[in-house]
Amino acid sequence: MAARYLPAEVEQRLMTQWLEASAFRARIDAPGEPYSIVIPPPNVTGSLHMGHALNSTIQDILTRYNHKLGRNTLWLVGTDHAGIATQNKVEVALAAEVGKRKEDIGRAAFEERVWEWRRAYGSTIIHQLKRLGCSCDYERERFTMDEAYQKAVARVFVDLYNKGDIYRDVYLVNWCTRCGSAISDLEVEHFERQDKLYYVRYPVEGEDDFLTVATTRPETILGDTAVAVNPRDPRYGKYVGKRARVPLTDRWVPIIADEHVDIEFGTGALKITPAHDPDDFEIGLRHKLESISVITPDGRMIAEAGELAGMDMGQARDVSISLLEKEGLFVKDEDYTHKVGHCYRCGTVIEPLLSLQWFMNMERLVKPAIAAVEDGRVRFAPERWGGVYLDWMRGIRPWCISRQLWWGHRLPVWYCDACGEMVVSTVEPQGCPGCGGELRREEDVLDTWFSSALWPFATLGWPEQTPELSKYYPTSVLSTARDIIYLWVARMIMTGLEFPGDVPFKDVIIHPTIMAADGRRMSKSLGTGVDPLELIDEYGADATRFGLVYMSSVQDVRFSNERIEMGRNFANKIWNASRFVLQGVPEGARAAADPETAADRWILSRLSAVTADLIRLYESYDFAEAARVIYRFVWNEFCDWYVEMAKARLYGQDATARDRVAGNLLFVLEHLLGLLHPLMPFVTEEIYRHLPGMQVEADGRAAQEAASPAMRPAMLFEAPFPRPEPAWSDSAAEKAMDVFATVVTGLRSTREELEIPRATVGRVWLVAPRPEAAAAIAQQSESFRQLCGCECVDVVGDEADVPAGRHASIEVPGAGVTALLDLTDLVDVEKEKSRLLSRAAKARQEWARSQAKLGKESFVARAPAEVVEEERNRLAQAEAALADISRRYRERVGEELPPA
RNA sequence: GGGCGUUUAGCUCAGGGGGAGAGCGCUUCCUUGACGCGGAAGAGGCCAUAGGUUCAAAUCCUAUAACGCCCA
Repeated sequence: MAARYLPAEVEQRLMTQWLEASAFRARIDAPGEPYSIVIPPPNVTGSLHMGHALNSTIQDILTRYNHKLGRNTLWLVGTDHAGIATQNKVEVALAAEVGKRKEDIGRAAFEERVWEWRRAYGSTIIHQLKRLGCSCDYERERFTMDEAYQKAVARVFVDLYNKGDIYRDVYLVNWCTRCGSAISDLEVEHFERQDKLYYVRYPVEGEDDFLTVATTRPETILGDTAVAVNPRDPRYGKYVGKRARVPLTDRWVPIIADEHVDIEFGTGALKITPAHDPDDFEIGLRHKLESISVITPDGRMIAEAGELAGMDMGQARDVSISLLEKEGLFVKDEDYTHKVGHCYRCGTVIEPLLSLQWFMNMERLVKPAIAAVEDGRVRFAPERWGGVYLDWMRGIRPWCISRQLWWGHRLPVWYCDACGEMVVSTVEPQGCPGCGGELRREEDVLDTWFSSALWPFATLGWPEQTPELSKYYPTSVLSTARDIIYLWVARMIMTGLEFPGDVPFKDVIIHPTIMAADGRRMSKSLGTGVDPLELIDEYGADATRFGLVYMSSVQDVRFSNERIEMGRNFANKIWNASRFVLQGVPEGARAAADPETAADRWILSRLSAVTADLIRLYESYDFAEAARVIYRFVWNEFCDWYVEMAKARLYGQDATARDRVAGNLLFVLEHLLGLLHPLMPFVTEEIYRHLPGMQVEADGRAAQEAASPAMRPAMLFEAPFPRPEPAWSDSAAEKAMDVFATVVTGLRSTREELEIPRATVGRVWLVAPRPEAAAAIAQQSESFRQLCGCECVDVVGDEADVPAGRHASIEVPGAGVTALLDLTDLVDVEKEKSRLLSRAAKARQEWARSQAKLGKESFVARAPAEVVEEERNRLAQAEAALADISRRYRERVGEELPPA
């Protein structure tokens, strides 16, 4: 074994072996209660980012943990066809390679190119998951454009159409002029923008008066079909019911009253353009206003727009203002900051446009999906996200599901141009059922999220009643990012309940968002992103996983390299502790829990407690705390104390003691490898292969030793998760170790303070009225000597029995043990004087605090008895310590301890 | 505008009614037979502010402020 853990070689080799052994393949007939997770399918064009890395680590922890518990696990992996993103990629490639647009080669040829692209590049992210150590069932990889998946999508569409939930209508939609497609409300991102608010006068009919409105979009004036004021606005009541003239035109439109108008905003009067603004559209519906579209789908003014015809929005705005000025109707503009919608895929400003699209009315489907969360069939972790989900679901709006793209699930809809018939069917109809004429298939495809909504069951074979579906549906857990609760989680719950007829998963884990070091979202353009693959290269996959999980506590966490470094150091620590154990134990030693000393009983007691803690923490999805618990145990208990104490016996003369401690060391090591495996699969699996009883073949493959009594599986991945053992629980041993460690630490500290040379072996007497309190030290005297460089000379019941001389004392509060370090000829008086003074100050401070507390009548009367008792003990200890210190001061310094 | 989260050591963060914790950084020391990606000993904090509840508040409540995220 190398002196350092070297992840690069180990990780690649182990992943290859896991995969060659089909270790991660779900075995449908295997015993064990089913446990299944479907991966949130990453975008097929994507590569692993920090969110994937954390999320995949969480899912891998759960999969490995549950697999080791003996459950029948499936972690289903795959990718999402990502309509717009993939189409964009291929369009760019097409332009670069042959200088053509997709329209030049036609739809069929374009689709074929997308499939080629997918075959060539679509598995990048799946390979990256392997680098991270993910135990997905790669043999069951799914894609949302798989043939079977397409059938499921068509079936859902037709069914919802027949039930009346899906319909076609002209409606105001979010239009991306660059993508040339509608997108849903959830795909619009709002960013703040510095703009102007323009004040424009509208002449009022029959009066020599104007109504001044404020607008950010003067270029849409040509589409105005009303002016609106608030009915409670005293300024404008007199105008309601009259008409106003739309500037730049000779059209007269009604002045209406609508509650929606904000009296405080601008002048309190709004121009209403139903064809180009969502709020105006609603007002238009309420007041049965006409809608006039003045913008084309490519984001220009329509041909009928007079001087503005064909202009883009920026130009049209400037020209409108100058025209208004000419007409004398422009009042002023002022700076205005507001939020503007942008396409989440390409960042183009969204243009609300009237358009004939397919919609899904969510009202019927939403009710059971709300109930499922309300009654706990689906639970969110942390719980508060359930509230976020419910709020959104209760205010849900129709969903625009059609996209004007060439890549995706084409709607199963056919039109007859001859008679106007429309056919919605899962199978391609042969001719128009009405007139027998030729049919034309709908050009549009479905929103990618429409197909993703079916992921938990379509991937398992639905609508066929496959064995996978009946075994693994509903899935156990879904882990994802919070910004996807609406886009995806909510829709999966709705379709799951509607189609397979059950919730798609029982628990939803919403993991934290990993922010950049500046506390904001990682941003490619700002260069604040961090690539997890670079972290894996630099620190190793285990370190990356450990660091990410360790830092993931609240809803936003700042990324910090230090945590990953911590993971690397931890992996190295485990590696080296294992190296020590494996190289240090005698030939033929085997793991065995066979406690001999207090240290043995203590480490087993702690091991059992930590095991119980980890089970609880893994089960409750508190992975950050699990990482902390195992880190502290391995480093601060096992390595710092148990391994150090074991050295005395391991290198000692007593062969029996040596064998016993070796057995215990191996036992604890193997046990903790199992505990840690879900978090750090590579380093633990690699160490496992070096355990005695394992043979590592020339190619690095582990084989079980034929005669191994332990009958271990060949892989740690297959080994059962450790169980707590109540019989090991030993509070006396824990207390004894506490005394041992406190005395050792106290002696080290005192030696440092007094600058006692390292080579000097200190002589220590233990004063313990109850000898068993000091037994652990006396019985492990060799460890004691090695750890603090002091010899335990004697244990006495009374300080009077200690030979007279100069001593430094180390008290263990509450344990009834005082260690006296012989200082004869070792120290100068001045150093000891200042040491005693600082200890006296500390004791006095303690005493004063307790005294103040106990002096309060209300505390003694109202605090719980044990709290008061504890405080009295503290006071007594402080008094005793102070008395002790002043006596020693008198003896050694030859003066009275100065008062405080 | 609404919701959520955060504010604790120089930095990044745990903790969550009864004597402040970690990692990194800092100081001093250590080629002790697993590990310098290590070991030992230290220094370092009015737990954002203001009120309240309580015998007791970093912790619970209410406001305020700053920062961030989400939704409209």
